[in-house]
Amino acid sequence: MDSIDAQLAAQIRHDIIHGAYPADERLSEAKLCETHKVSRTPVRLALRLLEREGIVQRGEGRGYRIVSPTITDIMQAVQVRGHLESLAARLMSQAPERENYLSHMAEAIETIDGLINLGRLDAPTMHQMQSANELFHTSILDGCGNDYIGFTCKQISHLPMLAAGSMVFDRAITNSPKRWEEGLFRLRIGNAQHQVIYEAIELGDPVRAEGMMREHSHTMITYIETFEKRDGNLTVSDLVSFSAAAQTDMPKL
Amino acid sequence: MDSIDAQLAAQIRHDIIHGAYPADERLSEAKLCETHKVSRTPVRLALRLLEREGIVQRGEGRGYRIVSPTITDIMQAVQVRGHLESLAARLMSQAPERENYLSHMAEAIETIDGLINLGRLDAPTMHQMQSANELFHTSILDGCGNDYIGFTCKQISHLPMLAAGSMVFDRAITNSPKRWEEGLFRLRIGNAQHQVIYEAIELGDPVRAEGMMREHSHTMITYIETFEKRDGNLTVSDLVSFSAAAQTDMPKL
DNA sequence: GTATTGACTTTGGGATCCCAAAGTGGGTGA
DNA sequence: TCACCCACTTTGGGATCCCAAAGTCAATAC
Repeated sequence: MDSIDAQLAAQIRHDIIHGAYPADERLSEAKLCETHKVSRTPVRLALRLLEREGIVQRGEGRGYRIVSPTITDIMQAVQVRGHLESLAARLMSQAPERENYLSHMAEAIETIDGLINLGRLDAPTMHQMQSANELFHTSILDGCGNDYIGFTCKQISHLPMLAAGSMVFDRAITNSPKRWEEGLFRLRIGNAQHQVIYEAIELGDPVRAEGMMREHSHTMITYIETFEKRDGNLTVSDLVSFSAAAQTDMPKL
Repeated sequence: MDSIDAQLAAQIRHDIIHGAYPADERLSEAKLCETHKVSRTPVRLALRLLEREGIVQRGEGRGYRIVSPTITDIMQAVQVRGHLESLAARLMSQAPERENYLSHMAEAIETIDGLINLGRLDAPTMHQMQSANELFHTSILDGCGNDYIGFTCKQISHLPMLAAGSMVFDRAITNSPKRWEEGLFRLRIGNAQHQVIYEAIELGDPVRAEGMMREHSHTMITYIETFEKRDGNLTVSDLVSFSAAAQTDMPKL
């Protein structure tokens, strides 16, 4: 059970990301105390946390200023995380201790493959797939030998789409058989990339491991751009609903 | 003027990095209140901050546990920052707005070159050099078009050697003319790398920009390894004294 | 009519108080 | 003598209080 301030931070973060506050809203500690029925102490701790996450800004006179993340912010952060993961893949391909993580990666690939072949893309399936994807990606962060990569990724994992192993699902996947096929095809592509990364790491090929991971990360950016083009002005809130990791992002109050 | 909690965090961080606490020391809020003559509120804020920086750990029963960063931690973090900077260099080489930052970079290279040619390597000179180096590196982070790279770098900049534009100087540089020459040569190499990075970015060559920046970052790791081999068991505290950026890390209480 | 100044209000930082949970030690019973 | 249980202490989370600084508004003087 998290303490009140962590829950509060999650709640406020959720509200901000989902656009509950107008742009450039100035929120005060007192207001938050009232609306969330808590004292000022946890509110201050939560605000400090959010300040460090870059979601609110302090200073500039009194009050905290909200800095809602934009789609651009998210894509930039995804690029950063992807680049860090490509470093992890490279390092892991030359790390002796990678043996201990290879089986997890293989298991994750297997699981995802099985789920794709089921042909169902309902919520529980997507959730299982996301779990397997998370296992794959965290295995690389854990097994690369540089603990700081995982640590740094965690530092920016509060944004939507940036939790470990987040996947993008097309919300419009059930609209037509064509979309459905496209969705399945994208998942197959993604898992084929996983397979290549796995092989490169297993065989100790740093160039291939880094390159393929770079491409794999780039794929997510491409998808987001596709959705943005297709759906017009995509909001960050829309993007969250695309991500299977969204559930874990929800504060359970 | 920073608030008390920020000063306090800097002070405690400084103490931890310089080994003022025994390994696995369990520090309590009350003790810190007493030793630093402040109330518990700023202490709690400071500890939360340090917790997020990974320097102390919470939970696991009562009390906070100190996690002193090791030389390995620092080198891993340097690797992460270097990799992020190589992304920045690549992106900047293709960013239209890079024009606005090129002059700063050229100026920094010029300044460093002039300082090297002076042949003096005293504290003020090294400080000037560090400033110019910082200008060079922050220009890339600012001009690459992805604000999140700079943001992420800032998140890990509390460790020694990880502030923007930190340089490694050989403490033993005055021991012999040979060391002196070596030190100057290393600085020349570093600035030559700056020059290549600058050209690659100006000419819009992403591969060369990224590759050279990668090498440039790797150079610092190599130096640290050299010092470690030569001086036996190097402590983090030693490493701090190597860095010209150490001054800015000192809390001014 | 406008600008400046002074009083009042708002707001965040720091200190103190209270409480619940976890750790600790001693006493008692088997 | 050893184990278990209960009381006490320690410690961190949350609430409340106080204060100083900044913002605001109005009144007065030019």
